[in-house]
Amino acid sequence: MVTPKTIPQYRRLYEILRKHILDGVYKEGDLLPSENELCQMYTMTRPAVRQALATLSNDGYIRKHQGKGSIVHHLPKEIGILSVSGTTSALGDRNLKTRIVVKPVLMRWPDDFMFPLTDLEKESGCVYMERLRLLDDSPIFYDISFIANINLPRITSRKFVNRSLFQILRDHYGVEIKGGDQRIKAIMASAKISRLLHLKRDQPVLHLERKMETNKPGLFLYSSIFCNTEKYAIFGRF
Amino acid sequence: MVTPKTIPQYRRLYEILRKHILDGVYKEGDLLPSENELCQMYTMTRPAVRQALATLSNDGYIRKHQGKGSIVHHLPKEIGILSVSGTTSALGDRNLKTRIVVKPVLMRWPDDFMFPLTDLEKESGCVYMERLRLLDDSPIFYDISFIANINLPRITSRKFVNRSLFQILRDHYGVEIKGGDQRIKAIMASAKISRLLHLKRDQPVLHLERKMETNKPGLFLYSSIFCNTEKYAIFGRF
DNA sequence: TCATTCAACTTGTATTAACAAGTAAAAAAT
DNA sequence: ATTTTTTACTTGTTAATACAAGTTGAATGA
Repeated sequence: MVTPKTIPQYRRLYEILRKHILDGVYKEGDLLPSENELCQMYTMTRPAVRQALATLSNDGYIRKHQGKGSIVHHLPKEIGILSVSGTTSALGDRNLKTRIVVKPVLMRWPDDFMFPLTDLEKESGCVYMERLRLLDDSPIFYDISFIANINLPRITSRKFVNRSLFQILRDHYGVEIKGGDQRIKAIMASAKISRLLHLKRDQPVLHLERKMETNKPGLFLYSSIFCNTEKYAIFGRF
Repeated sequence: MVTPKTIPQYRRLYEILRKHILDGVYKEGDLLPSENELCQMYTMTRPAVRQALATLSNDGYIRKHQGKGSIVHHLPKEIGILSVSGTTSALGDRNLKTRIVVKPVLMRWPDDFMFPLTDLEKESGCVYMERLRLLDDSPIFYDISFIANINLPRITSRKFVNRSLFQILRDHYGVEIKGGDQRIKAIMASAKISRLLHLKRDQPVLHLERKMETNKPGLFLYSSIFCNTEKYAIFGRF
């Protein structure tokens, strides 16, 4: 278990405001308290408040308007670090499940891996797993993950049910996702993917290849994700 | 013509460093000058330098490492505000063309528009246009754009060849894109799209629906974009 | 009544300062 | 020679302050 360090003030305010927005204390379209008010409320200086608001703005939770204030933006639902938005109905929070298709195993990296690897990564081998993500009991994401086996003792024996991979990495190994790159394509589903995602014949799927950076230098997470976007679309901000 | 205002210092440094990175003065993996060095070089204070670097980091041009410095990240090619990465070869700068399929016309909004519209937008009508984006002489993007006809005099009579829509909006109307939302799906190409993008039979395409916010309150740009992702993938950072 | 001006907000930009924390290489000790 | 410690860097966080610029609504004028 990794002991959490002292978190900076702006981060603390960020988490508070984010939680309030997600909990509906501040609703879409609402005006947040002004920067000066937040300074007083949480006894911090304006640069700290501004950094919290800037991060919220960057993550798409609010939009700032000079002379006006910070307005709460509508918010997408997040699964892992993917956002989805239903094209028909709004989607609740509880109908989200994860099913392990292949439990974490140690293996060599595939020969033609989707991203270039460092020598350290290559010789360390990788932890491999396959998961299926279900929304409303229909499979939406098929996620193949690769992690270099660097400083992750006993990871293959951990229980992944009802806990996200990211959460386990954070809680037990102190690994935080800091960002990453992704490539997106539209492809025809293979037989295996059609079966797993319960697709009709000749249905296209979204294919995401992601490389995620962590706070541990040299440690990356890789994912190859196949999405059924018939009912739900991938949602993004920029 | 809109007169440009005085640009802030951090923005100026951002543009300089960004250009240097794009021009190859600083190459991928290079360490940028330290914050204090940049302060001296451009005679500004550290907060200004830090804001420039933070923006660069946010846009994915650099990655910052505490105790180490700012390292130049690899960079994707940008088309409009879409990034692409070739799956086979690196792609040059010159083989990028835009063809107007439907010249800008004024019309009513479609009845079942992809995003909800305000009353002001509805009664203003919209400027509609269709464009085809070619990479290496093969059509990659088919872009259908909608703009509310608010304070955009004579826009339908402007020449759009060799100039991006965003550039015209910025230069003549002072409109800047500040961010936006997008939905991404994988769909089967319709007959029209197959023809325009020179697709083989039963080939899937990426469909993006975007709503872009501008610096003018109430003015949004909407795009429905169809991408052939066989040779090039959409590239993203997060 | 209507339009204009003004005052009281808001966020944006800039300066200066100090210390904390992470990194890497030189220096010292074993 | 190897390991450990120190030192000199780097970026990260916090503080206090001032003025610029955009927004809004009240006060003022015609």
